[in-house]
Amino acid sequence: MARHARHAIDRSLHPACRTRLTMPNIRHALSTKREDDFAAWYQEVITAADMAEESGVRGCMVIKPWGYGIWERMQRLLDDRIKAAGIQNAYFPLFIPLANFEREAEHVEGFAKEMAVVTHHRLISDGAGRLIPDPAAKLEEPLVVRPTSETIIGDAMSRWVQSWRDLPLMLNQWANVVRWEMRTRMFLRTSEFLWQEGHTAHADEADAKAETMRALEMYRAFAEEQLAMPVVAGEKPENERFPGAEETWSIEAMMQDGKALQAGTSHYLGTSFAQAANIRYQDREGGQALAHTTSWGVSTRLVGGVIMTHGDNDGLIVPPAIAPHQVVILPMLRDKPEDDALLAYCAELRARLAAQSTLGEAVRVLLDKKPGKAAAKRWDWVRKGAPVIIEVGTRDMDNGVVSMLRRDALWNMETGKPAFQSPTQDEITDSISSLLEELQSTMLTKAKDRRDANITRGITDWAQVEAHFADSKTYPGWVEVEWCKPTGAQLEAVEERLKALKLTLRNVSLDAAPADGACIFTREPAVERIMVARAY
RNA sequence: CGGGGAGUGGCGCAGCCUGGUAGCGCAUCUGUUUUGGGAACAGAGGGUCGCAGGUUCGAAUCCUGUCUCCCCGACCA
Repeated sequence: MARHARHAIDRSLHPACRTRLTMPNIRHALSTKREDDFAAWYQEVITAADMAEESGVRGCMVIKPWGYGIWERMQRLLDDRIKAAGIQNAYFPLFIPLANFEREAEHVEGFAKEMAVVTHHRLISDGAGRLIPDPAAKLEEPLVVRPTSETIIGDAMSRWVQSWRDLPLMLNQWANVVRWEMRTRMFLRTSEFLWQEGHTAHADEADAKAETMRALEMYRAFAEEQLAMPVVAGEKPENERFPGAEETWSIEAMMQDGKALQAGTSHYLGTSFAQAANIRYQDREGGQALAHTTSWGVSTRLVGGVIMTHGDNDGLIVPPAIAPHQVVILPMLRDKPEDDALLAYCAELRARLAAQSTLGEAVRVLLDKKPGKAAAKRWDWVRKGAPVIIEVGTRDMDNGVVSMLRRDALWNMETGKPAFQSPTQDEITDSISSLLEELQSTMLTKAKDRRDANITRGITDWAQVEAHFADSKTYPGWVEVEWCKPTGAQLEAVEERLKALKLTLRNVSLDAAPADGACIFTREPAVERIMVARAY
């Protein structure tokens, strides 16, 4: 992890870390400190928490069980929300005929540069021990590995929609997609990634827009309630719109280095995709009408967002709602006869805890019987971010207690040692539900406080923005500014000015106050307030 | 895609300049002693040095190409 020396991070974003400088020497579980080199720290968390690794194929990662388990939890929880909204899961092909992309000019414009294309269907030996695509097996029409599925789902919709009675048609698929990105980062931007994409067709604009907003709100609630990741939900400016969309909405999360991460998007596509795919229906009057469509998605990028929202210098902290194991029990085994009694005690504890429920589900408890010293295994689970770690030795057993650590409050700041608590088995059984719920809400509160403290409002002229972001080595959060929502060349000029400060337009928050001043870029009367930030 | 850096046992690195068929720390395995807070000691196993060519009697080391990763930039849903 020592290949690089990069951004010094503004310490003001890490009050806890600054405090620790005056505290006893703590031997953290990671070698890279979050406040010293955020990019290197991020990578070390992924490795140390055993979440994923490079695959050797450009931009593609192997997601290991702990990382995938977190994604599976996200899938389960979000899938419940999707189904509760009356949307049905389906599955569409990985390969999309090239011609599909030729029907919507603006759409292909946005994706053409980064598509993987299949051109052959057979390999032959070149006679020198290598395999090459068989020239005789060239596809008549190349197939594109889906970067997103609007076009192919639109095809299906055009077949499935005949009458106004068929609408709305609301579908979702869990799938992998491929976008040939120039620069990749594990979880945040990979060539192949896993996601869910919702696609809906509606009879009219109002219904489609309502669905666009429903999906946005679903993501906001999911991010905050289950990922404990506060977000700003709002509309993206024109230049950040999905290719071909009429409106693009996003949830934006603030990472611990103050940069923004677009964590989910919801698009109102108007009738342009319906036009391209010919999604028409016969209305009540017997006439033909174009459907209005939407699409919305979140991806494995959310895992990266959770890391950068909750991780610390000891590794990941997984919010209980998405933790594959919420409680890990580590028996202090000694290869001696009393191990059996200890294991029995731990098994009983596991069963009692697992019989409890929290956050609407049974408590997920792992009894980690892997051979090895409990103290060594403890640090593995600290790095992985299991919310509650319980160690049990024979002395605990004899006293009917356990030794418990809260991952979000790991250290005793006075001694510099892990902050063990010793509840009785009854006490921990009775309190595990509320403990995990408290951990979940504490994590959200902490993240929300940090976000709110790092959004600056009230900046009225450009010089203040420049001063705010003057030091390119720090990320002083986001600023919300008033603007006149320029378009075309005027918007491009705004982008250029922002680019000089490595800034981007994020979104116009649904919660933003109405504009009442002048545009910070043009001095014309402002029409709304937009979030400006450095971004991933 | 442009600029820079890097690929050597599972992880982190040294060796490369000045070619002579690999070494360190952690991890792993075995044994002994320990045992309530990330154990100690001893021994052992594991790598043809990203890949492919080339130069050479001989290549981790020199040359060419290529792939992958990291940083900056461009790009980005």
